[in-house]
Amino acid sequence: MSALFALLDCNNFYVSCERVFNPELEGQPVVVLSNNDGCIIARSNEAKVLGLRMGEPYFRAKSLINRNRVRVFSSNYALYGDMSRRVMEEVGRLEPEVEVYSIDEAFIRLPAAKEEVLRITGGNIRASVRQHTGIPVSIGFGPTKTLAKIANRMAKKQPEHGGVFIILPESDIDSILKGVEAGEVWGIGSRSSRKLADCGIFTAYDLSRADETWVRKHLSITGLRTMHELQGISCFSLDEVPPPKHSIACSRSFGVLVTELQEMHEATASYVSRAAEKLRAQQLKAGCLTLYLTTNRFRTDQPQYANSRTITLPCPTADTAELIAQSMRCLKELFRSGYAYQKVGVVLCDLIPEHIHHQANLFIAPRRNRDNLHQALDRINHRWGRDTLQYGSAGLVKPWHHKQAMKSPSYTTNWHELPIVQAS
DNA sequence: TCTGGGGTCCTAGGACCC
DNA sequence: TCTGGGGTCCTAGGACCC
Repeated sequence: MSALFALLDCNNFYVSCERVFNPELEGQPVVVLSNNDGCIIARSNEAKVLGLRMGEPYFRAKSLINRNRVRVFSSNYALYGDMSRRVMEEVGRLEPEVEVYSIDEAFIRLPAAKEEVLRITGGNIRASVRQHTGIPVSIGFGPTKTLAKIANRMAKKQPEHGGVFIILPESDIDSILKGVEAGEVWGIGSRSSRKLADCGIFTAYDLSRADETWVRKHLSITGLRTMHELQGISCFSLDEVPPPKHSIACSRSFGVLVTELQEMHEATASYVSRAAEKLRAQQLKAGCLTLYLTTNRFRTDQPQYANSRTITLPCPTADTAELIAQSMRCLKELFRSGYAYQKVGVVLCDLIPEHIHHQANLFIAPRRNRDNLHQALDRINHRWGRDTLQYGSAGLVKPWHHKQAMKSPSYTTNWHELPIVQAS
């Protein structure tokens, strides 16, 4: 018998994380904002009903939010990341073959089984994750990842199924696909769905029956794979071990527009430090560095400028000081005065494992080894909180720092922010 | 006034080589 | 007036995901 996939997806994940430690929020409309309190990126069901849209700018939704007393939170990635780890740990305890697909989703591979058995399996996973983490999840089963995704949508959209929806090879897949818009299919984004609509392909069913040559030509090989997956032919396998990263990035929009080079310096050094920290956490070194900056594209009343610069590093490195120095060279070339900048970002690429010996550079004297310094730095910041120790160039006051006006405590990752329970 | 961040993959086209 | 062909590698841009 062929294998089967399940997709487990946390319901309104960021909102659910907030609710675990703040039960008052149950039944209330709740939204979570993106970095810099910019857009709505998570909504409780009550908030969805009010008409608050995903990705909507906060300032535009504000009146609707205030009128309906919607509870608003800045994003708290320390909390969500830790809750995600707990959910995935629990799933891993229950099922042997798991791929952590995103912060709130996991694919599971299971041997084929009867519907009744799968319903029990799904119910057990849901109950167990809920009990051990407090997070509600939905589970969709399907013969391929794409169909499991669709099953998951059904589980969420149709509460009568109790959070579990099952598609089997013998199910009436066609009639299910007829009820799914092409643009809702995993891998079909807005551009492709527009292209499909132009050719009379509106539903997942239409796509599953489309002309292969046309799909290959206009939607590339990935679109063709999606089409096959809808037909029940599995093209995407389970990746239990995450593939090594090709790049590591860090960027933030500023809380206020920045015009001074000095402040750009600080922000750049800050983000480079963060990227280097991520690099070391994954035991990698970077061979090249890209710095980019941009003005606020929505402020059409102001002069616009965006640019980037990529440099190959003399030697692959994870040394913060070295990376800051190189990024400053880029910034010097990129920065033009007279603009109000909204964002600066750094991308580290050409990543290699740190233990690989690289070709030494004949023309550059070997640097003093600062590995121990960075090990100590990382340990201290891990123990006592981010930026307990930082390079001076990252600045202390940070007037450009992004907004986070409504952040909940980091209940599970900071000793000073533990939840307090009072008996009465 | 206020509009996120971090990733991946695919393709076309140009540069370059023999 | 005529001006190859085939292959590889790199990059920018597009599209997608959560």
